[in-house]
Amino acid sequence: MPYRPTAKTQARRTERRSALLKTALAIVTCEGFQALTINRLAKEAGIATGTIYKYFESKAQLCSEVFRLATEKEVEKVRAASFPEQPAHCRKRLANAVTTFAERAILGGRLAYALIAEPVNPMVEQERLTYRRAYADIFEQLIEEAVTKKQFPPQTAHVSAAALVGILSEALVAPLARGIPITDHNNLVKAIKQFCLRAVAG
Amino acid sequence: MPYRPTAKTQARRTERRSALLKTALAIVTCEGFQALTINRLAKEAGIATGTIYKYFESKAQLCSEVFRLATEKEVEKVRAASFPEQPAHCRKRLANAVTTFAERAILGGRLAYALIAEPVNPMVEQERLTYRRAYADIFEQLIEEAVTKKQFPPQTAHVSAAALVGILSEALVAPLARGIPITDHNNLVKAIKQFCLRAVAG
DNA sequence: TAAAGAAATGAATCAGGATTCATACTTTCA
DNA sequence: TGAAAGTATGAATCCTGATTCATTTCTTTA
Repeated sequence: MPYRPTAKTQARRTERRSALLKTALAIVTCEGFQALTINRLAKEAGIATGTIYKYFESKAQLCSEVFRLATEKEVEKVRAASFPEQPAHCRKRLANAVTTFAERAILGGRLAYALIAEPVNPMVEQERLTYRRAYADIFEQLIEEAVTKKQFPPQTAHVSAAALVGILSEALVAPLARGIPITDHNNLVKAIKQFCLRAVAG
Repeated sequence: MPYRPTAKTQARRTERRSALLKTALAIVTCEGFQALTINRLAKEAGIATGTIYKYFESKAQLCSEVFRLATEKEVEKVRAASFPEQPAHCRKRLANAVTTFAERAILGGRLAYALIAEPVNPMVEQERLTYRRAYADIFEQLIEEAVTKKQFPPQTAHVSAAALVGILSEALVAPLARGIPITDHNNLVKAIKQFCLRAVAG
């Protein structure tokens, strides 16, 4: 009974899968989810259309994974800024978290737009929800801690957290969506930071 | 040379067009843009598929008009709250504007979600951009006035305005998008209002 | 090397809607 | 009333991509 998958083939399989994800992410980074089709991905990866389906259940699943791949690192950075090793005043931590998000989004450019605002099909939208939720959870935890410590004024933490996500999305991406390039990064980030601090930390 | 359209037929035409819009809006209100198809609209309106195209260039145009129809009144209400007949302190005006938006969105329910957050095709997304922009413009004008009058602290008005739009969208619609019905209207609106006032009016 | 299971191939198929168009019906007015 | 022009019909067509699957190509092991 010859041939069963071996470590070597398994490895190749795994590798190819992540190569596919990387290629897909590259497409999304340059041209958004709208440009990510199975045919295009296959062509760019140099394999046949049908082969994609050996690696991914469906396009929906592929998109979700691409979204997560693009997102995980970002969320981690914001979490790290919000809950640093070194103890710090909550106000400072919030400022860092917001700045981290904003600066990375601006550097990300087209990708940030794809993740935050590009019109996408429902399955990707679902993933986006999860992503926003991840940020909101971080902010909520931070705000609750700060309110308990009397560092922030009393407020409804989950509303404030959602609001912060909204602020960041809209203030950063509205210009991108309108095709206005962000020219003055520093001032924009500063304005957003100040707004968030006033809103949450009083 | 018999028959040219007459006032009567013109009137019927106009009437039927707006009836179509109303029917389309009803569909969107109940089930979102995703449910608005030409076939369905035709069936509900009791006319043939092709006839729709006698009244609307394309589905894109139809959607845009539906969006506008749903939106115009809302924007007007917020504008009226922001710039009332009776002079009022800017803080109060902002509070009213925000409350107006929030309460109407909550009452709107499914429609609010469709207008603010439902995944839609690019043409509707374009209209949505215009809609957000309309709110942002109102807020921006109000904030600028308030800053000039020293009623609000100095800030970058257009960033604050975009941020307000973001807050309202996310704080109101994030729960809806997750399918969580909003149970405690009053507290939610209050929390949002307080957040906005802290953020903008200090 | 041969047999057998795994993987890859890519043209064909499917799906969901928008859009078209040849045909039939209405309205106007001489 | 009948010819001319406008309007409505809805089945057929088109479009865009995702998804399938019969066939071919690899890999492995006896």
